[in-house]
Amino acid sequence: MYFEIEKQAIDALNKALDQYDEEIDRNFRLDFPPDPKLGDLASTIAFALTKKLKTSPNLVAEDLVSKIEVPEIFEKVQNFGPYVNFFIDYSKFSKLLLEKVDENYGQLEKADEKVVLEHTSANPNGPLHIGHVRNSIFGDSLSRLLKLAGREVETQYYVNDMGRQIAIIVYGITEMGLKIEEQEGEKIDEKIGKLYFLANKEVDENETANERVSELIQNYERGEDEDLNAVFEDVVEKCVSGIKETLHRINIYHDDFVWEGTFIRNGDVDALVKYFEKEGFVSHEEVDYIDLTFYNIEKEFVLRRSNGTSLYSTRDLAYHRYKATLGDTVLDILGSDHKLSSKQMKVIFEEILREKAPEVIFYEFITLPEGSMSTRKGKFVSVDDLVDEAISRATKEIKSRNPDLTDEEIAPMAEQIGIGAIRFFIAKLSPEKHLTFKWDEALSFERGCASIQYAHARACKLLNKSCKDISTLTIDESWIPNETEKDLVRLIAKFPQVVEDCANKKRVHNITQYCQDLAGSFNKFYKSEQVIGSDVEDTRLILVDRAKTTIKNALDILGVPAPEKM
RNA sequence: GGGCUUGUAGCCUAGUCUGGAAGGGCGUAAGACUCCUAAUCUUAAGAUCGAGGGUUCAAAUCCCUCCAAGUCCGCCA
Repeated sequence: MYFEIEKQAIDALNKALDQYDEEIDRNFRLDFPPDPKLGDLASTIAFALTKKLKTSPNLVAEDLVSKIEVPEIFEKVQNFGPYVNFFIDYSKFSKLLLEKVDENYGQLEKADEKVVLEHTSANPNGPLHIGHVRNSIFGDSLSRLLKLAGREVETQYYVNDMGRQIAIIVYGITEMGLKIEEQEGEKIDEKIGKLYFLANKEVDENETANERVSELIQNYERGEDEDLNAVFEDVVEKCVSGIKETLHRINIYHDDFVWEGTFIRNGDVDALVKYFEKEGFVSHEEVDYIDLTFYNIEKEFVLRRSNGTSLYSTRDLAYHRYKATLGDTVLDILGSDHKLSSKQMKVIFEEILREKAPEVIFYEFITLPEGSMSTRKGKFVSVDDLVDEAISRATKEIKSRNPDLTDEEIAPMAEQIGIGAIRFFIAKLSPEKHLTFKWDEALSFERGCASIQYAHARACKLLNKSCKDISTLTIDESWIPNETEKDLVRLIAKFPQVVEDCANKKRVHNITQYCQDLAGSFNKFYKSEQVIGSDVEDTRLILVDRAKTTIKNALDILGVPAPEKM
């Protein structure tokens, strides 16, 4: 709705500007004033005009206001010092808005763009931990956001089946006689993590074990030993299945899982290296590498180990070329430790292959108060533990608030609230901030996600209680919204704008702020206005229904469930 | 040593791209359920936007210098 309104305001401003004999840059947009008392849309155009007219900005703004023909949807235009502010006529605007909001509210027009979004892609050498989950939650939320903003999105998980880590696990199985099923842990990925930890210790301390791992890598890459292939594939398959289970618990589903081995087996990696060779980009010392110092990158890009096996980075190049064939934009979510290698990839794509480089969004790490996490050292908090703890805390919380509920009634609610708390907590921070994980901060139920879910549940309860079919109700013609109603209408109206803004910036944390503002506004309305039994009951029920829909759609971007009861 | 990121009330944080009226939340203090669920709401106090300089009518935002924290600089991924 704001799109149309803003356009009308800009048109009116432009018409007023036409009356001056000055050249002004007409490519401007409007802002939201800091306080609703100052209006709904604001322009700073008076500053630009002041420069030409050589008077004070306040006088220019005043003069400008007198020249503006106020469009019908606005009540008035007024200047506050140098700012020219538009006030929406809420008795007209609210009706238009509320009639427009349906279950697809926020869905923007189809954009002609397909995004291939890779996220999570954690090594299948153990369970997902809370360091990885920032990637997953950000990636999944972004994919939901982009879809809502009209893009087509395909999400991929890149499965590292050829890495040294997996070879170490295989060493543990084939040479140390360890069995996955006999390890500690409830889930298969947890057991594999334990096995990895044990095997890794052996490899660290024992030089021949280390050499044996290198041989395993060579043999698997050659791919001729079918028994060995089966062991590798079994480990990876099992670990990925455990990881998937965890992801599903927090509402994350990938469209595709692509194994990196694919690009060895289908010859893409070989072809790529041959191409670099043919074009004269490869230097030879003990290893084959590409010298990037010309592009201001000191670190060389190694193509193959001295024993001839490929490296992650080379296989990754092949993978990214494949992804480029699937869509218009290739987008990766990566930890900031990948910054240098991403820069290398960018240069190789743009300068050597002459192809469009993938777009990358980086995030900083989550560390524990006692230091950074490590699957290798077995030092981490797993996502499964996090989810379990969140659900258990939510259960306790629900019990204390609703002592009458049975365990069967509590369980689904606890899950929705626990998972919401986790996803919201991770999503609300901008990705470039470091985060030290603390249980109490991550799983707080007051003023966090739960209060937003609570607003949704309240709305549901209210609508149920009215026993009316909302779709048959109409807005009262004489209704003039009061301040709390206006505020709620304003926030509902902002939603599509928020979606567009966040999608363009590819940032999801502003959605959490919006959810909080919207829920806050609804709670305020709920507190101060009687709905059932008021003389504008039907109108208010419609408002409640639209607020409910908007909260639900906004939470859905974050993958946070919207409970009907809590 | 070099590169990148971060620094905004006691604490966490938005805003930095695109300069224009410092926004949330926690915590603190005071208050609100005989009335659709108090996981709520109201009010208050709390910020020389890391430091210094520059550009500008205007700087948290742009430029320069410095300080602090994190991170990368593997034939790991």
